Amino acid sequence: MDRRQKKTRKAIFSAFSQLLAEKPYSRITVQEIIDTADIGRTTFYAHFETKDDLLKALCEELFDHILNSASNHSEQGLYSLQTAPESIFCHLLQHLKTNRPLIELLSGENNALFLRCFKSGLAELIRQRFESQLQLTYPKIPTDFLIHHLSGSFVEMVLWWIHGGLKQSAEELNHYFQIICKPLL
Amino acid sequence: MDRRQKKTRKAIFSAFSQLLAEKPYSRITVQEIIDTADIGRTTFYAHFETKDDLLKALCEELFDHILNSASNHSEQGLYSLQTAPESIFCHLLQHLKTNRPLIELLSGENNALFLRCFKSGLAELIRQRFESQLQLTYPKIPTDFLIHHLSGSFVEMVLWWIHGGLKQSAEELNHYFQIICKPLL
DNA sequence: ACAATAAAAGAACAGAATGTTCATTATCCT
DNA sequence: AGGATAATGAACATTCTGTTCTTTTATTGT
Repeated sequence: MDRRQKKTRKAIFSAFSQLLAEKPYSRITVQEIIDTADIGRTTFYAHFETKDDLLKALCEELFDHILNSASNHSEQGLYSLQTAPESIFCHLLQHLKTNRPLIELLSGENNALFLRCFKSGLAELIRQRFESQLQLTYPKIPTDFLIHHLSGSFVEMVLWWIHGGLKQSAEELNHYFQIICKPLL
Repeated sequence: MDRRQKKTRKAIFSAFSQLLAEKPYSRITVQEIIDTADIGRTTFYAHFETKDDLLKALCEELFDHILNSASNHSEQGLYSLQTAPESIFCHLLQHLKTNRPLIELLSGENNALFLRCFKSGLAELIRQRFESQLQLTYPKIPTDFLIHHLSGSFVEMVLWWIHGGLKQSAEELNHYFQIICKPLL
């Protein structure tokens, strides 16, 4: 990728993140992004078709990073998946807690797209790790549903955590999650 | 309230719902709502300040109805709260299944505001019914968190249900929910 | 039934955002 | 160094927004 492209792309992402921290997504205009990033109008449209397109790209970058990190972690110790603080979930929570930009975006007014990304990425992770286990424990319930429930519950818990001001430690929150999911995992 | 006002308000809601079924909220313009509702531009702005304002009003109307219905139902039989199909949750699911417009809105691209309404309304309902019970079962976990978890899980389940094409019966889904929440309720 | 009241309609407006085109300039890569 | 590629800036037609003002229509109380 051309150095200029990388530079522009970075400037756009940076401007967009900055604006997202200030106001809800719906109130941000392409014009503002252009002005903040200090690039030409044409340049923006050369990189992204629409504002939604940009948001999607940002989503993917952020969650790819954090979820891949969790995924790699879990492969290192297969036997510690379910015990705090080594569980994959606890690791995820710790990562999240130190990722300010991500927290900001998740707590923002217009976090719908982020949540979708987060949930679907997490669901994939859970499917890879726990599918067979879930199938055995509850043969009569669609595994699909259980995975959806777990990823949904986790993300909802994170939202509750963030809205409360991240008062609990990652370990404590992980403990809550263990209790909630006790019959499943 | 003036008969004309009621008529206009209804026309706006109707047009808006219709458009929401066709395209995501973000792609709907006030202009389109005006055209579809066949009202004057000024009239729209006399009723609602912005598009967001309208969405909020629609939300409240829809969920007030379904949640109040569930709330009343549960008061009739205090002993049947946890057993299918008389549980309050099952009743909610049955109501939902027959409410096409609501289903459409919940399954739409831009359902964030609806979900917020649904979740907060449901959380309130759960708090009223189960708060003390939850507190006794898990004294060490914030009740607030458990309520959030339950309402979140329920709504997520409904979303999964809808996206799958409402293939399961309300009773079946309620059964899933019981299993998921077994340790809590 | 008839004013007084209140709402809807319609036209017209300024301001702003969108998405595109095109010629020009700057930067990169080999 | 030179061809390729990206960024720029200006201009443009369209569309949407939110507001103002005047005219028309419907409702309510007496």
